[in-house]
Amino acid sequence: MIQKLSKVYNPKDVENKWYDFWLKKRYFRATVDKKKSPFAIVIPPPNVTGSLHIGHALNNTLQDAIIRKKRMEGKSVLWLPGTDHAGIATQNVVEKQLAKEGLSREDLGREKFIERVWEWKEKYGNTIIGQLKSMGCSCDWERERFTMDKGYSDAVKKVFVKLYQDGLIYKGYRIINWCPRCLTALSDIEVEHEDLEGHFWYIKYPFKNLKGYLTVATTRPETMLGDVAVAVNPNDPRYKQYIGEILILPGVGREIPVIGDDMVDLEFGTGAVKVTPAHDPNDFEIGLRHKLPQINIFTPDAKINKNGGDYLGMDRYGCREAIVMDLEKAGLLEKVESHLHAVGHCYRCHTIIEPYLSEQWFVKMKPLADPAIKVVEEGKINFVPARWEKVYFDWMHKIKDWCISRQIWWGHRIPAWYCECGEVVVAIEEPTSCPKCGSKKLKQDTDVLDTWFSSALWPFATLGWPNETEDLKYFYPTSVLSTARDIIYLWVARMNMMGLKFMDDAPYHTVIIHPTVLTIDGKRMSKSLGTGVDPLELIEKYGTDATRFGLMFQSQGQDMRFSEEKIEMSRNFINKIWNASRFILMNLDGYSKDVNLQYELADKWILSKLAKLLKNVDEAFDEFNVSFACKQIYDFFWSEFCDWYLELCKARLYQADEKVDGEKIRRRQTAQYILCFVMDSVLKLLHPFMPFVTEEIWQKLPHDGESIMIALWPKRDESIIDNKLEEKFELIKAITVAIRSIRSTFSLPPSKQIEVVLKGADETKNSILKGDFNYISQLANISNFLIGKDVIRPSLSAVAVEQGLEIFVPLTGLIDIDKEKDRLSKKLNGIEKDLNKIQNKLSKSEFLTKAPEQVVEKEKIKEVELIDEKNKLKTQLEQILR
RNA sequence: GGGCGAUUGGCUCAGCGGGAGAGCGCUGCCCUCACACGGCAGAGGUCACAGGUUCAAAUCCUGUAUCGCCCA
Repeated sequence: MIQKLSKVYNPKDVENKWYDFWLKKRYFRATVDKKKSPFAIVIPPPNVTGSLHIGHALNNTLQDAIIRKKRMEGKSVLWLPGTDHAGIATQNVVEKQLAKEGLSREDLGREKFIERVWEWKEKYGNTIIGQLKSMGCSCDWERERFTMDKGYSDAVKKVFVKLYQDGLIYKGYRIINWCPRCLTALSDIEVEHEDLEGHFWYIKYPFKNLKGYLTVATTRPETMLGDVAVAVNPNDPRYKQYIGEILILPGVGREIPVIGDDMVDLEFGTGAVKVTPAHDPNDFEIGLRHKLPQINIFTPDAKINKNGGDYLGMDRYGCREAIVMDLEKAGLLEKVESHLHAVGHCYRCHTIIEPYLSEQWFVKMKPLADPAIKVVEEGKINFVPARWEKVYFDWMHKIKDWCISRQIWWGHRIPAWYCECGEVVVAIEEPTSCPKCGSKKLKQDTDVLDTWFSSALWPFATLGWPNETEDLKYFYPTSVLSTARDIIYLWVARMNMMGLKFMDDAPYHTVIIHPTVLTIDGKRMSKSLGTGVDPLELIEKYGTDATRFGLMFQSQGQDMRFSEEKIEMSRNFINKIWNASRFILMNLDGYSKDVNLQYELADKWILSKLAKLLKNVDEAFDEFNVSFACKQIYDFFWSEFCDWYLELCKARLYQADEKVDGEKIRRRQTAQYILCFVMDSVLKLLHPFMPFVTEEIWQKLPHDGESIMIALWPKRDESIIDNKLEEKFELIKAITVAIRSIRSTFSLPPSKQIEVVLKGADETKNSILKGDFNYISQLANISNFLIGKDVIRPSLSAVAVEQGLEIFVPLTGLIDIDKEKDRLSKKLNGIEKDLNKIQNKLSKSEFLTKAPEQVVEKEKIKEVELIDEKNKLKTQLEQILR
């Protein structure tokens, strides 16, 4: 039975061993089992280009904890993993690789390039999956999916065609967000706004037929090359008489009209705005209303095109400088002001976005958004924390159509074919001939779909949709989704819409928004700034379990400032668990689970505490408050189980070695049993957080079953909770601490045995203490004690007052009057402060009449106790001073 | 400009209507036969500020300040 454990837990010795064991046993594999209720999570698919960062680590250990707990509760659990093809990001990575060989994707051509991306994916695309495994994630790897899988691609096509047929996808000529570096359109939410210090240039536009000029203010003077009008508010007394006049566009010479439009803000700038329909979304709208031409002045990479006259070929910022200089020379620059404004950047490469006029595919959002709003309103989908609902609603209520076409090669190619006759065919299968003219000359759209279009289908496409698979029928809707707040719009909202549209049901009932991990000084973690923390380094340094537990322990609020100290704390905690187990294993001689148990106070106390813990941990999990679950297990294990119960067991475990004695053996065996029982329970509670060390220890301790991973979650039984009994034990603890405090004050070495005299008027307390004084003796190393109502204070003794009892420790020759005076005065001060507060309360008649009876009663009892303690302390102090 | 969140001991954070808590750090003692990644005993806070509600406010409401995030 005795197994030797090393003095310090070494994670490296065990982690791989158990992960391989679990894989071999196929414990992670989900099964469709109609007798059980399903519980499913689809992993937020990380980019194939990605490597594990601390946000992934937190999110995935969180999911693993939930999944492992549900699995132990006997649910049929599926955690479905996979990766996202991440169109732009992946294409960027492979293009960079090609650039090193001096090649561009155009050099290779579309087909060859895509082959290269697949090669890259096969070679490097599994990095993050491997890292998830090393985090201990219990995903069903046999069901791993990729958004470019054959089956998944079919689902994407099917969705596109269906939405097109339903009139929810259309092609339109619009201003979109264009990344001049990625050379593709982006959706509105893929643009990140950043406040930048810019300028307001006030430019004079001379009238053609009148004297003078109109001054317009702009932040982007270079776009004036595309100006086709100047707009003023028709209600603006300053300008309304100019409506219909013609201006000469400086530098270009084009004649442009002054128009009146309600959209113009009188307060903003000069109240007259230049209108550039091809380069500003508002101007585009104005242009449509007034039937103005659209003059595009940029090439796709944001250089001036032939419409820019003399400025041809300049890049947009070079052109800005040149134009400003020219205006100044011409005396047409009135003034320049500095101006802070939000500038859109590409979320993939951080290049400044260009509003660009082009033909793109769009999804009509309102009809899809409405039902997705409703399910959250009705509580069919709940956000945790709930306030994220509001963020969701805000966006959903003012939703705009979604630009889904991307001018890149890596992704799901849009299933639309164009015939030479002008016919557009949208179909799942490539058409062989044009249904209208019969021509065989059909060309497929060259664009691919936004990656988020395909990931919106993740909860059902991964389960086999459009086929009615067993998985789909059993596991959809899934249960929980856990993700970061910055993809509520990008992903969560769209999954809700697509789930409702194609499955007629919300994809999950709970959306957990985990905190964003920040640096210790509250900054965003960023690879480029070097402020990131690499979870793999943490694992290397502290072990996987400590990293997981530390992350989850501190995962509270909407931001969490990551501190390595918490990981260190977790490692220490794990070491504590390890050593407590080691202690138990060293003392299991004669262990039997069929022992005739005889519980004593400490046993009942720890079982009551454990029962409370089980209840609290279950409740914390129900609210997905894993941090609170961690905290409670930590406190129970360290401050109650180890500090008190385990210490008290020592005497019971050691004494039976002395001689054979039935009573003693029974006490020892009961202790062994409870130690193992509590340890077993705690290991199970901890397993979702720290899977490896719990498995390692559990396998060594007496146990039922082949793995803790599939062991049954401890059943909670609140009938075991006994508050009265806990109070008794608290009395023992309080007296113990008071005696230890005296020991500490007078520097009595732990090895020195002392005598204690207890004087208490309460016979109930006295008898509790008499009954279990051996506990106190053990913990405070006491040789003799005397207890009673009328005992006499030994001369030259230190004193403490606790719970109405006077504690005397004889200290012949050792007593230091000053120290003793200080200690007692301090205690007396505290008591007097508390007493004042309470008496203040009790003196108010409103309190006595309006506060609940129990509250008043409690205060009254407390008052009596405090007065008693105060008097005793006072008397003792006077005696010392005498 | 609109919205959300944070503000509690030196640091990081719990607590969210009835006696201010944890981890780390700090002080003193202890290598006591599970653990120094440890044990025991301590020090340390007018819970950002100003009003209000309440018998009672760190906790609820209003406002202010500072910091952070999101949307326009």
